[in-house]
Amino acid sequence: MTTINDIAKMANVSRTTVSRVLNNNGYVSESARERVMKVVEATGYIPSVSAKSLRTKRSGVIGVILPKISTETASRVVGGINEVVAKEGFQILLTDTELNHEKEIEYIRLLHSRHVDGIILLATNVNDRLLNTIEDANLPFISLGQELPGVTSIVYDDYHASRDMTHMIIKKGHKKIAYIGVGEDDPAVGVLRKQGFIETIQEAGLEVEESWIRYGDFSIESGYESMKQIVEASPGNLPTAVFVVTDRMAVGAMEYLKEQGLRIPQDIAITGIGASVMSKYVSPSLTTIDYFNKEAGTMAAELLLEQLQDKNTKKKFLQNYRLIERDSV
Amino acid sequence: MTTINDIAKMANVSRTTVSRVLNNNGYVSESARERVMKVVEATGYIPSVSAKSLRTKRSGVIGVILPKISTETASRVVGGINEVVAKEGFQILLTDTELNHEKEIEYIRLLHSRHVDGIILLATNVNDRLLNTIEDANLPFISLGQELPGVTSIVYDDYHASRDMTHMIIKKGHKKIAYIGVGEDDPAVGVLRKQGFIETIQEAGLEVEESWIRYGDFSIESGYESMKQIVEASPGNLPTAVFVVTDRMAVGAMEYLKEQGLRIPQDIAITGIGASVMSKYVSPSLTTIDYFNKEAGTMAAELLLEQLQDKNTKKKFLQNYRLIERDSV
DNA sequence: AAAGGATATGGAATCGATTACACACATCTC
DNA sequence: GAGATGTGTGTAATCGATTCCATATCCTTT
Repeated sequence: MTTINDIAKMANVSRTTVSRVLNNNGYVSESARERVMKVVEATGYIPSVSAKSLRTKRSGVIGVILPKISTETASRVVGGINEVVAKEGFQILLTDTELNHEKEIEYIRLLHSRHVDGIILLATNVNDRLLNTIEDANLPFISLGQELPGVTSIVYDDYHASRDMTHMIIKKGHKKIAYIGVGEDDPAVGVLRKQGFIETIQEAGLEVEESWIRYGDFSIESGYESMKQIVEASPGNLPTAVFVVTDRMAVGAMEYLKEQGLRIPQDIAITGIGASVMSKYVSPSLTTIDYFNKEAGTMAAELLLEQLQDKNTKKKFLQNYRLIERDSV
Repeated sequence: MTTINDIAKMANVSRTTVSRVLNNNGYVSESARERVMKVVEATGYIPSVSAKSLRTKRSGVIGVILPKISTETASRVVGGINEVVAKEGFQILLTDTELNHEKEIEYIRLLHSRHVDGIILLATNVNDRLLNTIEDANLPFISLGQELPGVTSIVYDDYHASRDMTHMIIKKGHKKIAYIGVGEDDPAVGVLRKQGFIETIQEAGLEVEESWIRYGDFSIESGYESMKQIVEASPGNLPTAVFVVTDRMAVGAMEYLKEQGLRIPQDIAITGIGASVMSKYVSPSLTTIDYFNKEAGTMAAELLLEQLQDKNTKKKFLQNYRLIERDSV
């Protein structure tokens, strides 16, 4: 490995001067600058980031904590983040909690010790230890997808999105509407989406049948299972529409209905949330809500970069959404 | 930030001893160990990775270079990699070349300067400067998806997969088969898959109509466009099957056919490659080839970890595949 | 012509860890 | 009981950069 000392010797200057040239910083004569640059190019020298970061406390790395790495949402968000930060010369250090809440905390501390310049967390829950850890890290920090008090948060408008969707279903004349959701330890997907659904239903004077409320785990299979349970629980009295909180589970539910020879949407209508690529190409195409994940990612990155300059933009941002009406309702 | 010196003072030992305790290395008395651990836990101290990595030349980070971050293939592979390396306490530093060949080289050097312990490259092309850069970096290195001479490579068996698929199409009685591919600067997807297709066709004594060979850019839309061009080029004499080199483009092609009222597979059969989630849920479900991307990722990670210990496993590994026959043929 | 500022350069401290080496003491071996 | 060996601890060098401070020219300005 060639170091700054090698470069200095070869260019016949002190390493101070080399550093000045490379960082464009302080007075350097034109001749010295040229000599240094020539040597740098000839050797392909790149400064050691560890040394630099040890000295400056900045690393040019943004930590990103994901609940699950290989999902469409995650990859869109990361794509958006990367687009912004790469332009500024930052890299992304990825960590995956595998939906383990404890690991969110662990990774924040780990990323901190790695001197990352900032952290973007795709949170799935909120608790005091998490908040304390964030506080301790004292780093530019963005939460995406959940609102964390005292932390700049970008949240999807789950409540209103759910309301709009439910409203649309009701307007189409449906009165018997089932629900497939996820566990309520997820404040956004589990609680807010359900709340939007339930409240809209009740405001319309409709009942929510207990056996028509099921919970999955985000997987396609769990959507299939939940749908099966709903159908089997009510022979002769099926719902005419199903509100599903994610596209994947909705696709699973559709599979089951198709297998049973039930027509979508004539016999049972179905809706998802998330605007997965797939939603457009299943048949019938799935009515869903686009949360603009990639844009949320770019926004998170931009806010983080802002915080890197002055640390005073603690706010909550509501990401907007779009109801995509297709053929499944 | 608390440092090793703070811990040393608080535990009433030298920082050497603290280091020994933390790295489990050298002689330390039980009483000293306990005192140090108590202070470490109380303060939540984590050693500075920059300092450590400056000294040891290892960072606990694996660099991953992707052609495009937000694709299903990429996210599966990264998921597989992460699963393996996370267990060993490594993190992933992600970079995205946006299909820019020059950036592959740039990022290898950048990752090197960051003292990553190894690199996994999802290469899209092969050239001498790339090989030289890899040589210079002198790091544990895995190429995934393309064979790089002198570098441990995991490659999908594109040639035989294509042959199998083409064979299957022919066996179903098709004689007029169109092809939708990608540019030939991609040795794997562009060249090998095409070669497998063409050679199998010719061995079967069939002709390959010039106007039935089209190229897209991996996007769904380009599949749609290519299909459109093929259909419009041959009014009254359509192919009866289309071999498409990726699922996404195949889905685009299907969209066009469906729009035109052409039935799949009765009027025109269609195949993809990649086993995207979507392929299973479009209608008709798409016949495709599963390359086990996630497993390729875990394998890449395992080979990298092996190389981290002894650097002598330069080999080529052929990832196996599985033809999934569904309803589109 | 002296003072002050701008330009150019280098010496040396510093960041926070690891580790070679030295030293002290206890125990064991012949 | 002398030397070898094992255990425990600390001092100081080191990794490769940045940056404060000192020093030396060279120009202006009054």
